[in-house]
Formats: sequence, C-alpha cells, structure tokens
Amino acid sequence: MPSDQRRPATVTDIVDELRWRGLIAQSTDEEALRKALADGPVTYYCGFDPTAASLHVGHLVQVLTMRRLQQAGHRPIALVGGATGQIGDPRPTAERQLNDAATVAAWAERLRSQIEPFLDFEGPNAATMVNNLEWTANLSAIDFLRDIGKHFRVNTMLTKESVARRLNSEQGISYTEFSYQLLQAMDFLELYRRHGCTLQQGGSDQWGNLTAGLDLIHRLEPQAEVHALATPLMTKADGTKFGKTETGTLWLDPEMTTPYAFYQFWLNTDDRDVLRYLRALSFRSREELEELEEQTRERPQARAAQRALAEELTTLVHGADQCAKVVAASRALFGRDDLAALDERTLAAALAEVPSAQVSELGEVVDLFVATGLAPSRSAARRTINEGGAYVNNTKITEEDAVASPDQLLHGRWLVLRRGKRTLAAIEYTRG
RNA sequence: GGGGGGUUGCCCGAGCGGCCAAUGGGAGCGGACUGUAAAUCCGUCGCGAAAGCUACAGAGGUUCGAAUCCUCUACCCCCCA
Repeated sequence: MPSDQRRPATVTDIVDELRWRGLIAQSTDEEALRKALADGPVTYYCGFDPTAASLHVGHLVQVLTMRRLQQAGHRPIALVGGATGQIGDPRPTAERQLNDAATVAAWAERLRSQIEPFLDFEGPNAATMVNNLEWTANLSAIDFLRDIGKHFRVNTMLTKESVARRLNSEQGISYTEFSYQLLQAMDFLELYRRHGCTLQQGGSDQWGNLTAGLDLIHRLEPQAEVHALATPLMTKADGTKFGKTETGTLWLDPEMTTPYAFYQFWLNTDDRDVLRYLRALSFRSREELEELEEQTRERPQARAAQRALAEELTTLVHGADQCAKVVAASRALFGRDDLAALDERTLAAALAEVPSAQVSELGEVVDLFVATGLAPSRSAARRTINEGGAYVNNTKITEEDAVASPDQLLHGRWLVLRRGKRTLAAIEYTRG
C-alpha cells in the first residue's frame, strides 16, 4: 500500500488525475469544476441506496472516487438513502419490489458501516455521514408537492433516460419510481443548504438524477455554483455484466462473499480489462501503474497486474491481515507442489479460506462434493467425475463410485477437493 | 365493460394428444490449448445407482395416454369502449 494515502493535496490537478484514471464519464463544465476544486476544499456527496444488505464491487468505483477526492483535500459527505431506498431508482428493465421500512433501515445501517472505513472522519476535511431520511421522514406529501414538485416540469422528467426507457417498456413505470428523481434532487438541495455541498458524484447511470439536483438548486438558490461528476460504468471486454460471477454478485460483506472469493475474482480479471480497472480503482501512483502496464504487455502470463489489483482491493476492503491469508491460501492451494508437503498450519489456514464441510465419516467422493457445495447434487458430482474434472488432493478421480479413505487424509484430517481447474473446497474429518 | 393473444427448464424459444425430461440458441459446467486469462474446438447440462420420481403458471377434468384437449383461477400483452 502506498504510504502517502492521506496526503492533504496532490501536486497533480485532481480533474486531470481523474481523467487519466478514466473516472470521468460526464461532468458539468469541466473547467469550472477544475477551478472550484483547485481553489479550495469542495464539499461533495455521493449517495448509496440500501437496496441490499451489502455494497458490491460495482459500488467500489464510487466509494474509492470519494476517497480519492478526500485525499485531494476535499470534504466528503456519504449519504445513505434511507428514504430513496424505500422508493427505488427506476431500473431500465423492470419495476422494483418495494422493501419494508425496517429492512431498508437495517440495510442502511450496514451500508453506513461499510462505507465508513474508506473515508477519514478526522481532520480539517473530515467526512460526514448522512441519511436522507433526516429531511424526508417528517415531510408531508402536500409540502413535498408544493415545495419541491412545483419546480419540476413533467416534460423534462419524461426525457430522463431511466424514465423514457421504462415508458417504452411493457411494464411502464409506477408513479412511485417516476418520483425518484425529485427525491434525489431534493437531497442535493438539502446538502447544499445544510453543508454547503456543491458537487454531486455518481455513476453515469445517475446522470439524470444528478442534473435534476442541479436544476433544482439553480432554481431555488440562483447564486449557487454547483457541479456534477459522473463516473463511467465499469464494463467487461467480453460484454458480460461487471461484478457478477456464475455464483452471483460479489459483495463487500465477508459473510456474503468470502475474502478468498473476492481476491480470486480480481485475480481472474481478463487481461483486456485489468489495466482499466487498475487505473480506476488502485491508489498506486501513475508511475507505478505505468510500470505495471509495461510488465503486463511484456509478460501477460505473469499476471502482475491482476495480482496487484487483487491484493490492493482485498486489502482495502478486508484489511491487510485477511488479504495476507487469502494470498497465502491461493499460493498454497494453487502451487504446483504436492499438497502433502504443506505443513499442517499452512494447510489448515489455506483451507479455512475456501468452502468446507465437516464429516465424521468419509464416504463416496460424490457425497463429499455435495457436502462442500462443490456440486449441487450427486448426479452433478458424478457428471463432473465422468468429465474428468474432479480431484481429491490434486489426484483425478476416475471412478464415479470412488470412495475416500482415511489414509488419504492430509495430516490425518483434511481432504482438498477440486472441481475443474480452480474451484476448491475442503473436507475436515472429525472422528465421530 | 367487450373482444383477442399469451404464461414451457437459469434466459430466449420450438413443441399443439403417445416417438417429450421435452428441438434449437444463449448462459453455466467439464475437457483440450494456456497463464487459476481470452478466443477456439469438443463434451455436458431436472432428481435418482436403478426401477422410477418430479416437471411445461395454479387447481380440477376428458382420455388407455396430456406440455399438447376442456373448465375455473392468477398474472401479462394487444384491440375496441
């Protein structure tokens, strides 16, 4: 990790920096923004709606861009959408299922604690944490319609991409979701009035909402000079959605996605994507990154860029200790060496990072695969064996009715199961 | 309020009384090649050792036999008012 993470300001212009990192998809007058950011601390905000129990890797761009701006001397406000999360930002595809208030409140708390470690709450440009429920909980529908609604033209609202797409869809859009942009616009207004917030940052899919806020502030606070900055959507070269794997979304919560899985996700990044991701997400200096890019071009098979990315992000999200564990686990389990050669502590520590199951009796290999979740059913496990993709302690299993025996146990206790090239699980044998 | 069309496996989509656990494509999974990458090619793809079981929106019914026919229910779409 770079040691100068908290330097108060950078020599480089922050806008140039963001642009080099590919973090600016769209912004209001870039020169005005550059000047504002150069003139002194700017208070900026970014909102996160509690639509799930955890943030996922897609949110990292926002969280880390906030961190970057704070390191450049600006003052962050992280907003959790206790209110907006109950309404739902219109998704391009379909209407959202509403979650009840208690669920949203619980999720909002979890997001808050997930965001906190990325920002610095001390010092001259300390971060602030807010919840938009603060100014909406006691707002009446009549006041909202009079004070906020009156400043919006439906014609304009209809042209926002998120709304327009839904209007053309079979499902249409509910009045609830249609109103979302007003709520987010009001957030920006409130933060401007309460905290002097003059910049909203968000993903490019939020552009319509960002500009709704700008328009509202321009109308009610004509002297205000406010800005918006949209980061690009992270994309994958193969066209699939970023941040998902076969198993689902990659969450930041270690209970929902293990740190091992998190590390492996980044480690397996496509060569064509890894340099972009590094620029956008890494806090390494431009020089370091350029060096890494050079290495990647010369020796892609070494995957230096993937390793750097995986290690840095795992450290940021799960901490240096946890990162060291999963790196060690990966090295031990993917090493070309004989697993039996690993000492017990190393093996036990490595296996603690992968899915596992405890058994008091070793039976058919097929059942062991099912027990660890490496296969969803006995037939699937058998299929894997027949396809030549099942391994116990790095030895290929060729018979679908193979039985594991105690003498295969590593250190009298462990079996390492593998499906395919890279999916691992552990069996821990406990005498029953 | 009236009339018409639709709901099939993770997704799209064929099937329209037995040959259907259900064509095809995509995704997924495994193999070869590699670098725990991509692309490509090959294989596989409900559960069960098997007998068989469960599945074609839900519930009933007709039939020796239904994803396929009938009735009702739910949801979606379109047209007319």
